[in-house]
Amino acid sequence: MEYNFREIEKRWQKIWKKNNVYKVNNDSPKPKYYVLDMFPYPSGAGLHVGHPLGYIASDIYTRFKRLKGFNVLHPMGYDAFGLPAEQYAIEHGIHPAVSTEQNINNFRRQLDNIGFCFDWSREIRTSDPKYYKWTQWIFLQLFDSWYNKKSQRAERISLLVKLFEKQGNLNTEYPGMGSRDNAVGDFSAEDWNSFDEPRRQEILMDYRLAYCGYGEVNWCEALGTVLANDEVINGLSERGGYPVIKKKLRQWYLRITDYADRLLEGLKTVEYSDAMKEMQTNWIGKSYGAEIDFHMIIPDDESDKTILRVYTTRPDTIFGVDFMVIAPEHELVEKIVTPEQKSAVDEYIDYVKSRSERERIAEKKITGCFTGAYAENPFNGRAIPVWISEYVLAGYGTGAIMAVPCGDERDHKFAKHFNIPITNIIGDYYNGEEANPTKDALLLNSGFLNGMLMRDAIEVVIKKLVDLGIGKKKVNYKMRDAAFSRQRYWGEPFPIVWKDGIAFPLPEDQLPVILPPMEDLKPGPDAEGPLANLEDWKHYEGGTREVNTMPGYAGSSWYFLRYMDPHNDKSFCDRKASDYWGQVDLYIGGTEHAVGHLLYSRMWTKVLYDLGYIGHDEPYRKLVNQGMIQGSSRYVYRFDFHLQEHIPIVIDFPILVSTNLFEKFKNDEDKLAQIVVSSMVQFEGLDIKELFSSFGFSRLHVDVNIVNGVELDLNAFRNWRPEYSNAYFILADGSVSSPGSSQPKAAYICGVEVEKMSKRYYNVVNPDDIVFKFGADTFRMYEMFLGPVEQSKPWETKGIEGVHRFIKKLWRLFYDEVKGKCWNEEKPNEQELKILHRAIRKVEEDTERFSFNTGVSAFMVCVNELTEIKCHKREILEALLIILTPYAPHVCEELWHALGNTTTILDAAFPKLEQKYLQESSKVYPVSINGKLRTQIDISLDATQNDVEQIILQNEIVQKWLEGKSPKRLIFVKNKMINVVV
RNA sequence: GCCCGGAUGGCGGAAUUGGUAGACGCGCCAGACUCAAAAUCUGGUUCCCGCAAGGGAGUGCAGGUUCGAUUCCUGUUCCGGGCACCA
Repeated sequence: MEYNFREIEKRWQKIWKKNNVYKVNNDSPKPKYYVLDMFPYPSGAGLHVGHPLGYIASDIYTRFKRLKGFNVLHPMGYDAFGLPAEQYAIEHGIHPAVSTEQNINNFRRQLDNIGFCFDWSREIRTSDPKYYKWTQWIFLQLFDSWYNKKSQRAERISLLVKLFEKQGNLNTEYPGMGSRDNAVGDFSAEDWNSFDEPRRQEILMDYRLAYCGYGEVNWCEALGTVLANDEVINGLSERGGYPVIKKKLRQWYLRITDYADRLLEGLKTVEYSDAMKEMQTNWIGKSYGAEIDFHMIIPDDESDKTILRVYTTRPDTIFGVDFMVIAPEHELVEKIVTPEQKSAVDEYIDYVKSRSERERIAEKKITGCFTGAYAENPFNGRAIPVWISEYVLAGYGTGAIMAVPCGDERDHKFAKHFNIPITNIIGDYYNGEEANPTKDALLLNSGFLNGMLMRDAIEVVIKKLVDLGIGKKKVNYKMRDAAFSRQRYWGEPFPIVWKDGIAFPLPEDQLPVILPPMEDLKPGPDAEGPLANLEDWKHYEGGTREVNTMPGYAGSSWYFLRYMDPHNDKSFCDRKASDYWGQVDLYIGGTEHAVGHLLYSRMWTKVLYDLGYIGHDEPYRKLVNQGMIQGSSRYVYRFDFHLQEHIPIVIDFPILVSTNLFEKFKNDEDKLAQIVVSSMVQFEGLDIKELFSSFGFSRLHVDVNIVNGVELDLNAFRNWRPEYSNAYFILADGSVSSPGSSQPKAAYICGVEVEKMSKRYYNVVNPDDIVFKFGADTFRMYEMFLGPVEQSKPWETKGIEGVHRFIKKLWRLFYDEVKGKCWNEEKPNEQELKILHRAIRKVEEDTERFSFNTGVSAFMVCVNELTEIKCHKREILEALLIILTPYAPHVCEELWHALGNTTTILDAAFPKLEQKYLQESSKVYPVSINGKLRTQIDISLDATQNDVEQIILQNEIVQKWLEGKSPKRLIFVKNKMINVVV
């Protein structure tokens, strides 16, 4: 009987579906385990072989955990709102709802092909009103909350109002109530009670975790919307690569900055990779320093108390301050600039305004302008010139710095460029050429700090500043509040109605605010979204609805909770359900969400925890980042001649050079129009790229699907590119394949390059094709076999044969080609058990530690060995199937039932298997001599600890030891002694 | 520029706490079956010398620690990723 994977896989997929084999319940005596994949955005391109990598890993782990007796939640859904669908709609006239539905269906079909064990009864789509009702609801909770810095958690706005009524915002008991940096001032209870409603609402808005405010936003003209910081890369939009400019707009924000500390603290409690933790840490960008007030020296007016406040992480260098720099946008500029410098400063500000974000980042020029003003160093009275420069950012710290050229590279370059004298406060640590940011120097020229170690001086200076009332400790963050509104259609509408400039939340019973149907998605007036065009919808109960929509990350910030209780229409997730499932135990996805989705969802989780809706404040206990599968592109190389007749010619490159065919063809003007060459082989040490540029070759992507390994299918190529149908191909051996000729003897070797897998490189491999050709089990195992899950690697279809052969080999342990069934009921012998035990133990370890590639190898070894000794014993084979089933579920299920089992293999008693086999297989005794030796020796199954000791004692070296030449340590590997330490 | 991570055969990659480097697969070579091919199976395959037995070298490069280093330390080169005027 042959291994008919197509029939087997389809059949079992159907049975699993029919019997709800993968449905998961919220109550079970088993321990719970939650495995989650980052749900996909259903793009129109469908899945390529790279996408399922993480899903396969999580699927294997899910099945493995289930075998081990866990109740495992493993759901899937779609991140269905977002920009691309809307862009697509504008370009092709297909409504986002329609294209999204189509794309989802296609995704689902592709996913089903691979045999995943998702519990589809829990599927969610963020664009489903039943789902986004709760996204809107959570938004309202954020809107109705503020961050209490005293209790370090979110509290209700109603509590804040009570506090304001009683004590205003000045109460030191509640430091978090103090005035916000950029808006409301301080007020007393009396003040508060005298404020009118709009004023009160304005103040409250400044405390809400989801708030509306004016701010500089990343505006992308081409996309017609605002983008969050993590959606902008080098001044260009992440999606589409369009220019992004800063623009002041009224926007919704999430006050994620208030959670900065807890987001940092939380990282200590979770298992993310170091790289991931670092990315988040850097993004949050916490720095410890001090704010220092410098008095401005205004020559004409001795009484002037104008203060320049700077932020620095190095207050210890205060005697090394040679100039001040403030941001060109800084409000003080106008006030302090001297009449003589006024025109120069204005000119400079105009120049800065003319520069786009992108230009500024691309070319870091040293620019700046002296304001004519001076500030006074509080410790030695020195007059310090105040400059403006674009290298100081208005949005960070106080928008002003004290520049210490000997200790900061940027300040140093600035000082050199503008010939500002440099004070050296670190002696030999400063060489006059380069700044030295050390903290280990002893301070010089530093007044009362002289002789002090810099790192110690920091605290001393701060204390002095506090005593003098001109400075204090200050912590700063790079992270900004997250822009939360988009001027777009295809997203969640805000449950907000504006009346007289006040935002009113809609009551819960009016949720969801359904996204109204719309045909023409053109932007509304005044940079508002398409919804602004819907007059009827917009006007609502005497006010106007918020017409922006929420960003793509809104729905994905809490979806892991909805899976726990997906059909609940009373609550976003019943507390019982979230208490049962708790944290996601294992979250798998790419690194691209490091500072977007992952941070936002962590924040939302913390808020929901603070408000008492869930019982944990970190969503993901462990995070694994799967690598990207890149495409392996194939090229042919082409050379163009300008001749009368245009007959393309394709040449194998090394032959071209080595036989001077090039010269020959070049002069053969009757025949040639184009030459296309191939191969990446080096010639005479010259890199192929140099050769090409010197000859004027160009290269052309070839569809990887018409290339076998690196050999081009010439006829397929001619069909694929009709303009080459008349091409002459010059092959690896120098022979020419002309248009009519049928069977070329030599191959045409393509060039190879690893690139992103993408349609435009013709290197996309569709999992459907692979599954059709080799089956889902082979596909799954091969993806794992490619290498560590975390690692990026190019896809090579070639190697899949090996894995396919393995499964066929496994099949032959059960079925003989001629005789059919060939398993028997004989008792396994020691050798057979040993082979099995090794495999079980290895695979178990490997699966547990996510090393699926070595796990697959262990199966291969096991099957090879069983084949070699012709072991067809049922007891062995059955055990093997159980541990293999997470990797290759279809074929295992088939064979499992063939052996006469009636339950599905996932419900088979793995713990029993464990008991029966693993304990025996763990008879590998650690050997310890003088308590030092850690190596293990692998002795036969029946051996006891005593036997092991006997073996050691019989060893010649040990004999010598007993004779008195006592070695310190004996080193064994397997049964062989390999080293003696005397 | 700063911060992480990596470098092992022709290729993808093994080697779990320092202990026989190269598991497993691809590719390649040889053989079996076949009129032949494909498929399948068997054997070989780090490099160098040697018919062989055998010998020598070997985990980017240069050192160090150790009885012993792919693994630990120092320096260095290259590659990948992240951040990028954050004071």
